[in-house]
Amino acid sequence: MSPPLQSEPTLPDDAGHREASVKRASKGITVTMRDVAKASGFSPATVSIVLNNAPLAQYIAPATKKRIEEAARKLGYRPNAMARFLRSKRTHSVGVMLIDITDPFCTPILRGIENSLYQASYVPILADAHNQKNRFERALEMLLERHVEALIVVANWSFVDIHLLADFNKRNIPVTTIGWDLPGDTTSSVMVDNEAGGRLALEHLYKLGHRKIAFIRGPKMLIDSVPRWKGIQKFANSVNYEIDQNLVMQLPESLDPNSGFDGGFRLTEELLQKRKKFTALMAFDDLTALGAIRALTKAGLKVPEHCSVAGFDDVALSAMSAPSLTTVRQPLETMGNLAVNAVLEGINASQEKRDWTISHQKTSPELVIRESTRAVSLSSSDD
Amino acid sequence: MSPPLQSEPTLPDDAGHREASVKRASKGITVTMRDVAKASGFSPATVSIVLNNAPLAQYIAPATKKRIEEAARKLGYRPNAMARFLRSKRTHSVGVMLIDITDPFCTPILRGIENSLYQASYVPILADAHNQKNRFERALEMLLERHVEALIVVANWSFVDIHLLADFNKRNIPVTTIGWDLPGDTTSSVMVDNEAGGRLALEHLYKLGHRKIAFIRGPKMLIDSVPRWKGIQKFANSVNYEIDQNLVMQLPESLDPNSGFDGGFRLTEELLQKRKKFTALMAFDDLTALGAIRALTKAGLKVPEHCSVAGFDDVALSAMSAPSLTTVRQPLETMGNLAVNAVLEGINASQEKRDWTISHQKTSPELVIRESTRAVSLSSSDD
DNA sequence: TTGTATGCGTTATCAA
DNA sequence: TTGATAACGCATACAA
Repeated sequence: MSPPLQSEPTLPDDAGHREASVKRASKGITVTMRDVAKASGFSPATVSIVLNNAPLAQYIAPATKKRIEEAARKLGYRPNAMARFLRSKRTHSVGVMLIDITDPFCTPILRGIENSLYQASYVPILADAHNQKNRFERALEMLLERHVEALIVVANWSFVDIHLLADFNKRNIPVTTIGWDLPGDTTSSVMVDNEAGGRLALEHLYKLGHRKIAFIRGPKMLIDSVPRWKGIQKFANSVNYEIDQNLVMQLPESLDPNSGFDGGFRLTEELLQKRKKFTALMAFDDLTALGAIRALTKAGLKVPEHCSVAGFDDVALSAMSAPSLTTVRQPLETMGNLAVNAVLEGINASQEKRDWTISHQKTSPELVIRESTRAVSLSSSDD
Repeated sequence: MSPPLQSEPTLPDDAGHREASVKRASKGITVTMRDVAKASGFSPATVSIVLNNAPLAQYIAPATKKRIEEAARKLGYRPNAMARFLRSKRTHSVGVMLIDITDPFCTPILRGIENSLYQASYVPILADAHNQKNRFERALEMLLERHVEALIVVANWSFVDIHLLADFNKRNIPVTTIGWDLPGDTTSSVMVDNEAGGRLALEHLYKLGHRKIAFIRGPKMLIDSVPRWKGIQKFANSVNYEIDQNLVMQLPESLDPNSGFDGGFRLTEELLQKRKKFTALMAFDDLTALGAIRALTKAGLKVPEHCSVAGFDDVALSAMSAPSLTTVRQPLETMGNLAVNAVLEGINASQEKRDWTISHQKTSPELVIRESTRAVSLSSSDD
């Protein structure tokens, strides 16, 4: 361990770039099973049985076990996952493909995935498709070469067609999608119940007394858009509320997961210019809502005093924006967990040469009421 | 934390949980190099040489190459990364350890890492330590078993002592840290120049004419806190500005990366209660700034009209909050790239049995001026 | 210019 | 209760 060398000749203290040469250690000593065998005086086979606690281990004399385990510990033996794979065909790894890691929606999902995987002693191999099909394909290729035991694909739009995943199906590698799904019953999926979410949001505004509600729908491309809108319509019908089509806008198609902010801003500005009256605005998602709030504020309207705004997703910033955002929460971390469960079930089944069932799960969204919405009676509604 | 998946029995149509049985495909046909050899009529050795474009490939007849490549393509041959490792000792994988993936600061870094790794045909194996030492250790263990060729550790505080990384050093596995560094010159690191950043922020406020500036310092635990403050002090000295100690606060220690928001909120409220006068507030980071803005707004003070607020980091939400936040940007994605470069250099050196140099790089922060700051002349400064 | 043989570290099947 | 031995898929030294 070299002492903290401050070898900075003439640079103004800790600015810039420091370097130091490193002498290579005396060749990484990889201790193998054979070493343990030799050290303990038993054969590699026995060592393997003991260290893996294989079925046959019950027949091994306790004293033997102890000696082997001790030798392993003392030598710092660590099994070699690759060699192990070559025999067992198990890599204990799962491919996690993010269509765009930039989407704030990914992070909590990723935590959920990593966590469940970790519990099961699996390791996630990460890939980010950057919204590009060719990157997606090449990344799939890499995952296949590494023999991941399963694949989880996180996206909120589907640019992927089934036959890209054909290799996985052919090899019996379970695939689960989060946030979207594939037509047909070839892969499992986990999604929020968007319809219920849309309903929840509108119901909230409606119960607050709002009757002039503007809507910013999601781009058609996004798989969430349609069911959310359907939920809205269904609720509207159920209470005989007529949606004013003049107050309905739609975000443009875009691949940038953060473009909702700009979109919400622009559409809201346009709406304001048309001098339409509305006391509430329901945005496709949180970023859109934030953009809308921005436009409202810029126009001198206060949220929620002059206009209530509701979002969807409950991304991290929603709680921290001013005003904090009323929104519909997707249980993202849980969705990550569920996807891992699905995939693990597939792995186990495949292992035991059973058929398994693919599932399409919908998680329940949850209304989170914060500052950006309030009852219409307090609003300067009908001006 | 994996809730049992309840298969809601009698739910109307596409609500809940759909299932379908999957018949296992006819055993995943793994096509190996031998298959290609047989199909092409050459030996496995020749196939290996051709497909890897090994040095000896220059002596292989073009016709042979063509036949082999064609056979490989036709059979859909895909090299087996594990088997390959066993010979070559190269896994083409890098461990990426996040101390807490929940920190918004991680995501752009992760993108940078993934991207650079992808370019180099490496694959990231992800681990999230959840701020827990034991998880960190076990995750390291898993990475070691998988023989990652390098390790990148992302954190903004150092709970890790060197000897945890001893195994990596012993084995000549290069390690690079992002956002923190280890004492001694055993591992490379990439960090923003926090001192320059602190200076940048204060300089901005000072040039806007602010002379009563409140500060929220970071918790001592966070490695960024000290140099940022040092930068502030240095600039203050350089212009003979005296920092009013009554306006200096400090965030409490906390492991939650999102606790800055609450901390900023509370500290600002306390400050306001003391009825201290200040025209600007410089927060430790963006979340803290957002919390401060929240407190200010709640007290009826407008930002930036009554008080300018500056943050640090430029996390995604800074551009979207209202008002948008003036802040000091860390080039996070670039930092991810740099870390990969550092680590790749180490790998190559190690491969060629050379010594290599470890480096401590500092990236330049950048002032991003948005809405939350303005010249003091416009503020209701000296009331 | 191409083929043969060997071994990487494990595990599984047999035999002892 | 334990030990030989073979094989997983690939890459290389050496032979041809």
